[in-house]
Amino acid sequence: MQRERDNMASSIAELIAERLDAMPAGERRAAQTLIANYPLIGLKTVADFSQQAGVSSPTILRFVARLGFHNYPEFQSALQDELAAQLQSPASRTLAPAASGGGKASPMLEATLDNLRETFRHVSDRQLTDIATKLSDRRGHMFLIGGRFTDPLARYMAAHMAIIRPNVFHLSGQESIWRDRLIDMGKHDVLLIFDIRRYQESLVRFAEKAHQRGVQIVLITDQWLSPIARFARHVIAGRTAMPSAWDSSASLFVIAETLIDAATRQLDTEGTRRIREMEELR
Amino acid sequence: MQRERDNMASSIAELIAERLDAMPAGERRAAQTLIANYPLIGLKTVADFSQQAGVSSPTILRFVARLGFHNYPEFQSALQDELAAQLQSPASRTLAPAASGGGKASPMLEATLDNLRETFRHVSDRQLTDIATKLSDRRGHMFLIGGRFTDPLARYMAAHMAIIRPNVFHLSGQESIWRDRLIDMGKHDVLLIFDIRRYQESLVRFAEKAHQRGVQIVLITDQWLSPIARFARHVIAGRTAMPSAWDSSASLFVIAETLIDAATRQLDTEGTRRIREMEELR
DNA sequence: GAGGCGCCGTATCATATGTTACGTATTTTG
DNA sequence: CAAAATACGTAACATATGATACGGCGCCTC
Repeated sequence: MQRERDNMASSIAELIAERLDAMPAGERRAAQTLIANYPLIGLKTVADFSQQAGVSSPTILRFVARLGFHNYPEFQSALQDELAAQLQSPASRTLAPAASGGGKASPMLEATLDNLRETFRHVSDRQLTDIATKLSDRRGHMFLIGGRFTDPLARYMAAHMAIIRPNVFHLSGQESIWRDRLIDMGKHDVLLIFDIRRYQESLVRFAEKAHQRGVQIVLITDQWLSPIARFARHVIAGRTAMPSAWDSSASLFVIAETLIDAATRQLDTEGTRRIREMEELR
Repeated sequence: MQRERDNMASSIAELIAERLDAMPAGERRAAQTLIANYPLIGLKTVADFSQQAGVSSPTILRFVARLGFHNYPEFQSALQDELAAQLQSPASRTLAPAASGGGKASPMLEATLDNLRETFRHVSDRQLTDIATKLSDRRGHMFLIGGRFTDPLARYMAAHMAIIRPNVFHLSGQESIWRDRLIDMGKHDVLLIFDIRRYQESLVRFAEKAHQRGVQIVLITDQWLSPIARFARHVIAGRTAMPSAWDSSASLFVIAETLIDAATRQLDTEGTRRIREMEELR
């Protein structure tokens, strides 16, 4: 069982990452599908593997040959050995392979996970339900808007909400454009705002005017609370601090997805009917 | 793939434990060896299995037949499925639920955390570094685009990248608009694409044409890999499965933030100088 | 633009692998 | 204790599976 790769790579995944650059297109595709479904796809037959990767069988074999294995079964044995080691020491799987450096996983990931846990610790189910109910109210209109970095979150949420209910509008473009839409907003409508520091003056002004017209405001902000909180009916504060030059909006993003899910469940039959109907229109 | 065991046993290990008593001596040895080396010995060949158990091949086959499988490959598939389920949700192994206050946390949150951990388990530091290097190359242009639901992610990333380096363009609007921009793209440029299922034809076509022009493509997709992977120089696959009507893009979002951070670090002094400069302009 | 090189897929081949038939050994039962 | 039934292994068989030879195609070089 001698291998001709005297390499330092401890896992096959690392070995692949190292040599990924030196690979031709087809084999790289094989490598990528293996990584994406690691390692189980490698335990199936060559035919299965090749089909999943969208290349031919010989390409798969050339791929494993390039990794230094003499034949396919030897490659599979190596994968199994690796799996066996993982399964036997459950502790190792937490720190597992990815990080080649100090052994600890990406600090970015860790910080994000912490932020998510901390964010949801402060959000009650009741709160989510209430907001979802408001967002599911098809009688009024729903408007979404965000700040410099968070506007994409508003877009993301709008794209989903527009599918499960009518009258969803994302406010984009020049400030003057959405300011003019205030004329159409009333007490039956809901305005969902994403705003993290540094809070934009224009958004605050907009929120205040909408509030004066009786619009129900849902604010998703950071833990320091945008001044818009003053006018908001519901406020959710996500954690955004990171060991980075930037703040993270990941927790806001997950909140958005959670609200989308909750609203979808509330609309239930009505919502899924719209989804089906819309799919047929495509 | 219907099995004739209408049994309630959820895992094959349980199934074996149930029927262990009713088995003849040889098959019992087979069963015990399988349990002792669960489940890897079952993924090897019948010959390996039989030798390890000290019985003959037919005994192994009779054993799996008794478990209700029609043939050996079907048995192996079942084992692999089980293994896949285990590997995909690392948290589910710890059967101990939420230590804090009796209440169970949001399943949405749990699924998201799992997805994130699993995503980063398949992404190497090396890969992130390589991509960040490419994104930090100020000589060429950087283009970003996304699909129906992922375009906001492209926008989010573009908003940040545009601050730390010049010539960042988010491709939005009509297909014809960004298709025309192909004319400006060359081998020094990089195109970052977000694409999750169901994959859009228009994006694939666009990626192919860009690839033909020598543009370096970075693809951020789901674990089933967009067909664009065929043309991509770098591929990162995030987990998107959720206990919801929708897939989640949260892992893709965090990947985006990680790349932003990595690129920022690489540009370092140059990047922070631009940030300061830009702040002064506001 | 012509020639050379490397990559990749089709088709074919060799064989490892699962499957089955059958005879012997072992246990069970009257 | 005898006879039947079940269990188990040996050996032959069929086929799924990995390996290879070959030709076309695109890409780079000169």
